[in-house]
Amino acid sequence: MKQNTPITLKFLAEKLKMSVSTVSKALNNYPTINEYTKKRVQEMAKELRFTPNKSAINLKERKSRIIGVILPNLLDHFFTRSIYGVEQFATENGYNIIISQTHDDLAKEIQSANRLLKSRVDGLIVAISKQTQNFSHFDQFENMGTPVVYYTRNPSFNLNCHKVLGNTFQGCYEATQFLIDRGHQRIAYLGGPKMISFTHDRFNGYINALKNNHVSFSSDLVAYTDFDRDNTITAIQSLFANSENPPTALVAFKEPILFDAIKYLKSIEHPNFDKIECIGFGNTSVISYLDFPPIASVEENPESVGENAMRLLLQLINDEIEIQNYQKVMVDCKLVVH
Amino acid sequence: MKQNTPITLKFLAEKLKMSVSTVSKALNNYPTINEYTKKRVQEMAKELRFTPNKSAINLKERKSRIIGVILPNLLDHFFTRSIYGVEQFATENGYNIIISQTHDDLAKEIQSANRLLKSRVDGLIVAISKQTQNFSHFDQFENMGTPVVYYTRNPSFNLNCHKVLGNTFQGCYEATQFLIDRGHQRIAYLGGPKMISFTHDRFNGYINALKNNHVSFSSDLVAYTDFDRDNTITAIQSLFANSENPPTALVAFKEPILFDAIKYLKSIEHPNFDKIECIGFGNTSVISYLDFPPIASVEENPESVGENAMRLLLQLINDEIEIQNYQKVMVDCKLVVH
DNA sequence: ACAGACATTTCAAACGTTTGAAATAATTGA
DNA sequence: TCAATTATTTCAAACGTTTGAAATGTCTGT
Repeated sequence: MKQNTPITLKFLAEKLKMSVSTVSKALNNYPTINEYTKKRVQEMAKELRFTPNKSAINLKERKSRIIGVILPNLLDHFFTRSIYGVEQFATENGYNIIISQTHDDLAKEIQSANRLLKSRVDGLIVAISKQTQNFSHFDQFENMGTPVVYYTRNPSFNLNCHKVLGNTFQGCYEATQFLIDRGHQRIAYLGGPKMISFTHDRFNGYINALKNNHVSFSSDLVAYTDFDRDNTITAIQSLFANSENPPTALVAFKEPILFDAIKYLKSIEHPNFDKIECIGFGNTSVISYLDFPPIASVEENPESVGENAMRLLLQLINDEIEIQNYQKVMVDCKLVVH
Repeated sequence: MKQNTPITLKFLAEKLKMSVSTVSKALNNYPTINEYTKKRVQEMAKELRFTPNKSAINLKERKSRIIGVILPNLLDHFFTRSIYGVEQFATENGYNIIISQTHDDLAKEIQSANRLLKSRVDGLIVAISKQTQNFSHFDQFENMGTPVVYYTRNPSFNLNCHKVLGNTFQGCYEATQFLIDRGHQRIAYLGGPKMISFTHDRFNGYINALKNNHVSFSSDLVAYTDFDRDNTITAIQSLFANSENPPTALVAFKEPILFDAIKYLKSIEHPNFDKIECIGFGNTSVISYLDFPPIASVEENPESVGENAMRLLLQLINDEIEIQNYQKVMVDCKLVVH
């Protein structure tokens, strides 16, 4: 890379025949610097397109002004949208973000953590991999005084940590309530992998809505899938096994699962297929291309989750919140009727 | 943020009662350092979890080891997948990446460029916004000797620049050839916005395939849309206006457009609807949820595009390629039959 | 015992900023 | 006119590394 003479404070100082500190202070608008001097310096800086060297400033300030974000992947729109919130809030506050994908692989997560540790990020935002049960690779950060905020994925094995999570209980409650209000009495719940805490939180939202509305519940209305398509079909089969009294509505853990389910129900030409009303979590744009779109979606507001994670992290970085004063922030979901 | 005494070379040196430079050289495995000393230093460094301060190194080396990536958004799977290639190759080579989204807004693009300039990235990878026709906000980088590689979106107004592009001509040629081989003689082409150079490259691929196979062409087989749904429907209407001799196959600029098109054709109950064979660019996962999936997809290999962009950038950074020796790299597409 | 040859360690400057303290210049009042 | 005051500029150290040159230590052969 060609090294044209870099424009530094020293270079400006020589050009203007003054000391480096005067130039520095002039650019930082120190009150002790003469107005005319300031003007001269600032004009010269603009003319030569001076940009202060971040590495030098970071070294001086013992900061990197970089936030690390570790997440499973960017193909899932939830994460991609959450990044939008993080990025927005970070840049507004003078921070850049470095994103690292783990593809739900623990080894990669550890690698990412180590890399970001070396990069000396000022803070870390993490959506843990499905495999993560031990958090020692993140402990190093707190040892160095670098705050870590877990978001989206609940690190339920890790008691003392900062979390920003979607209020998935409330989201599932509202979805169920909506279906009840439309007259359904046989509402099925198709959950995600049982290891994920959200699966149970959503189930609780579902069951609470049923109870509060005195809708009877039976266990054949509930099934789980680990996202795999065949697995989903098995689950759906079990939900609709009772042909006398099949469910008339369905709440599904995630939209892709729901789409698989709908497709299957259609393929077997389930009698009341077009009467079944479905709701899934996600609110993805795919919906508009489907022949039988769900009646509503639970919008999880990922941008807001990301923004809240970044906001909390910033408060920790700025010592506005004690690092040991562990916070839990919940972001409400919103039911979107199509 | 709590500042525990930071572990620096100086700190290690004091602990070991030797000079800072010995410690530094021991850690960097200098041949002039005694083996036993090296071992002592390295053990102590490991024990105290010493990690060298990147800012200091960057300052010394006049590098940031950060690559800036400017792109329209991360909701489009093409970009998200391309990031995977960039990230992979960057981290393998000791670089971090900072991603900045422009949302196809020129003002945001300029803002991003300025921010990354201040961050003193070592190189820039850019997919320009739809609005970008002037490239002066990127000139600053080359003025500083920082290489810029344009990828995915062809900056056709910018003659002297490095580019990595998908071979969209070849992709469209193969798609058309495939349909011809299946016996189609009336193949329609639904293009994207006319301002985008890819629209024309793909058209050329289409028309060349027709010509080389002596398939007759008529202009009512071609229409354009700007991605807007209503616009797409208008385009489709014009393509299928000739009810005597309608197209039997369709090549579409992008899958979302194609999905809108299919949905529309189905809704009007086009007579031979289920016979029409379609191909779109993208190969998105949505396909599996559709009732009438396209027969094939043009896989654009975004990961490879990203990796190639990063590879080229690295060669420029390392002076393996002269910065004025402008490169153009084409990445082939692959037809995926479903 | 000592010059010469190596082996090993340390010095010191540099990267580009920031900032309190010290130095200098300009202005005021008596 | 000259000390006192205020305005302005400069000095110098620090942030944590790297690295060529200089210094020190150790060993060899005569």
